[in-house]
Amino acid sequence: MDEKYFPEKIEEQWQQFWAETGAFEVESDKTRPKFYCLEMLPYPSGFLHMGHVRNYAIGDALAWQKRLQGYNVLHPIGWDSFGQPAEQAAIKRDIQPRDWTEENIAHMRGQFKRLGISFAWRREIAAHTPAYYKWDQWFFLQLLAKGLIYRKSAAVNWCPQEQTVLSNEQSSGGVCWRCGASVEKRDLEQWFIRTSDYAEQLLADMGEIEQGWPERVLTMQRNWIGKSAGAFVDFQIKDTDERVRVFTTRVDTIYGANAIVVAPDHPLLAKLLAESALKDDVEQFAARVRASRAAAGQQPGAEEAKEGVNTGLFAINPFSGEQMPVWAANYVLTEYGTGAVMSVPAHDERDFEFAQKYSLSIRRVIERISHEQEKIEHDPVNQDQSVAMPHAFTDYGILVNSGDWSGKLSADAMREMAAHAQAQGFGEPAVTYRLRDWGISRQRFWGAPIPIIYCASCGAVPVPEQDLPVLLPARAEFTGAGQSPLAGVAEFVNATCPKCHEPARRETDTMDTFVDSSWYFFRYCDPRNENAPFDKEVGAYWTPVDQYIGGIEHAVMHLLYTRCWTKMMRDIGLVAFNEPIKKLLTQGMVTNVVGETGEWKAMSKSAGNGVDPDEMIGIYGADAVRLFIMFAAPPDNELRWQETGIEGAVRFLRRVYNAVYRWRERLRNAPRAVPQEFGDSARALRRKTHQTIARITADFAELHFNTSIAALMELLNELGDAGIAPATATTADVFAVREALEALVLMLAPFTPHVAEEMWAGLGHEGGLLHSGARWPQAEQALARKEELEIPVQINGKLRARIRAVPATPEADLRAAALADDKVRSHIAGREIVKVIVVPDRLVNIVVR
RNA sequence: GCGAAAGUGGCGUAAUUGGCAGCCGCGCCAGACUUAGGAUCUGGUCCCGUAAGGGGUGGGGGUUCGAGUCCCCCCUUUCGCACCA
Repeated sequence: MDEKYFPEKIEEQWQQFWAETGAFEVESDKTRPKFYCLEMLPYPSGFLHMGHVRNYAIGDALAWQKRLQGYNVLHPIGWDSFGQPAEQAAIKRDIQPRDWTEENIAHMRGQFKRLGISFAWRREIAAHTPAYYKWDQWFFLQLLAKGLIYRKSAAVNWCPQEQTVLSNEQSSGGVCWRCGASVEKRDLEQWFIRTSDYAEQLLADMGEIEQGWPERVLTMQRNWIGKSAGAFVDFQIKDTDERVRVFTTRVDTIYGANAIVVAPDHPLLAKLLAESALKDDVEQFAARVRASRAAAGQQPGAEEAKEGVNTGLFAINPFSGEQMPVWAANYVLTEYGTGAVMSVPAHDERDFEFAQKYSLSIRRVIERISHEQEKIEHDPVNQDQSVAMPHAFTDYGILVNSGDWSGKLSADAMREMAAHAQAQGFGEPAVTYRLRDWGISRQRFWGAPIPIIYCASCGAVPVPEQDLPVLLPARAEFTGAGQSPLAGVAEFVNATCPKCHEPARRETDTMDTFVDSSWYFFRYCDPRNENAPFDKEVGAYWTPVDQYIGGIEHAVMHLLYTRCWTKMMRDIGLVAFNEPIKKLLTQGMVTNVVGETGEWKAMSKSAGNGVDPDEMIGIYGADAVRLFIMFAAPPDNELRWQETGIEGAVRFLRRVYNAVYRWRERLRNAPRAVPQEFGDSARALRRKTHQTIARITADFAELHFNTSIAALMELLNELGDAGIAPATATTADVFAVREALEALVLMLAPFTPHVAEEMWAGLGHEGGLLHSGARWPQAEQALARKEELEIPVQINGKLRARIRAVPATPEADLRAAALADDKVRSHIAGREIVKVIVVPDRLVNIVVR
């Protein structure tokens, strides 16, 4: 330990020590309790920005604390699994995959090292992307055999910029999740995973994780899954054998239906209008709607005016036998429900708007009733049936004008009418979801190739397991022609059918990289396994993940996929639980002002408001940067980057370091036995020490790192205020000081591991924090307890005095002491005491009149 | 429009969950040591007031002995969803 604090020197020295001693390698001892901590992969584009630093600093703090608490900690890094190998980067075109050049990877390794993040380095994962692809492909085959993967032709989301298909989740809001381009629809034959089969479980199992996940994320997932209960009803098309199926949540309003409205591209139209004079009208309308959607660029908030066209067809209401026109309209969505609705203008705002525009009839079929009195309320305003009644009284209506169903309560009618439809064979009760199957085919030149061979006579044949992995070719040209770049590589495409051994074509699409990320952290438990994605027992020890940390941006992509994937792994017998992640922390963005605009935006290369962590580390040291980033705000808050604050972190570290340096000679030979007697200031210091330990231990469990650091600062201030000096300290004083300093250093280690190691050595310990028997300090309640309390005394709720009392003073004594206080007496003189409230150890409130 | 969360000093934040509002830090002010200070140390710093005292957690009402915290109405901000039938 030097007289002065030199961060660069200290940090370099301990980083080397950790590397040499393998300090963070994962132990094989499976009898110890485990802690699996993981950060979401950083999407590196060759450099880490402050958002990443925050992400990893949080994870490292937890990992350090758990190590000191005796846990077997897995805190891996293996980012290479997410991207494509470096040589692929060399052929990149205007569309950038991750910048996986050797140079960038080396740079990132350097950044992690300079930050001193305590990963278990999983080089074997990093180096073997092909091995990882093998297991992606293995999963593909397993799920295919289970019927959980299938191929179909469908209108899929297409990013014109990146020339690839995207899943619904990746094109949320109509824009590509990576490049922000507006997506288009294309009809393509693609591979899908049956995520919608798991919709109900994905909802139900939220109960298992709601304690550990932010409510916000669960809400977003719930909305995305979009469960909605109601009924299907089939309407016969007049003079044909065709039926059109609608979905409704309000089957009780069916007698109010005045039309069937279908999406402009509803398949029924093409089928039934072939001969019709109106065919062209409808087709033109459909084309216009498509064009206006594309032009609008899916701008959020841009709700189009309702527009439709009469198809000339008629549908028959299976309940009433009534005929009604069939319209095509732009407000009915192909992708939700059945793409067709029954229009009930009296009880639905959208249908009302539409009916008004095209002068369709409006009929009320629900009367408002008073919920309490259960009787019909005649509301004169709404007697006029041409006035729309918004469908606001979901359960509290009573049916009118509804044939035999009139007089029933809505809630009963909904249930009974759906059952009736089912019994009569023209419908059924139904639950629909917005969540749809996950399309995983991508036309990219990275990601695991889909292990399928197309044979003219045998069809789509899975690649036999022993032939895995199917590897990407070394080079592929990005053609921009809307095909996978792999399609142009003859030696890749040309294959032999595994069944009939005739020449065949290989599938040229690759899997969405979200497939990798759905299970990568399972592989980290057992990265060298050559017989399975991971060993079941090893997986059972390490997973589920105890703490996952990352940004909110994956709330409905990665985090939904990985939950679903885990359920599929359960169903093929790999894991025995439902949920892969026990606790999730969505850390806030690190923002910075963009140029002159005064706008706070996430730091990024493109916005030009990034702060280079390397530069900060160069000026202040990694410890100070990490300490500041953890101290400045709670982890889930947005963190507005203001550099001035770092100085405070440096000052604090210097003060701790100086304190250890000042005391280190005196501590060297001092006895470790607990002295019999302590002076006042030593007792006060010990009290603060143990209070601090208790507080920080609790804060860590809640991830309140900012308050933990504030508490450490308080403890250091207390040490300064205690008035104990090395030259004059008694043996007992020295004991108390050592206790305080050791606690301080140990609890600082999760935030500032380098200087903590240095100070731990300065306190006379050899071998580093993890190998010198260091343990997270234990709070002793008896020592933390105050000897004397200051009890506030209020009069009519206003603070008037304070009295001193020992803890656990009986109520009567507190009351007497309060009433005897001079200040209190002068305030209550001549007034009547109505009541005295005494909260033991807390407060006295005297109510006077 | 619908849904969720949040509004506390000049700033980032804290408050044992209904009990002394503002911990800790930044910034600022004053002082000490200095040839010097963008170093360090000490003290101060919610507002009004010389003081006694009074006011104060977006605004208004309520419950309570007591409200930043609970309830109702409004305002603002952020986030999510957005014709979901």
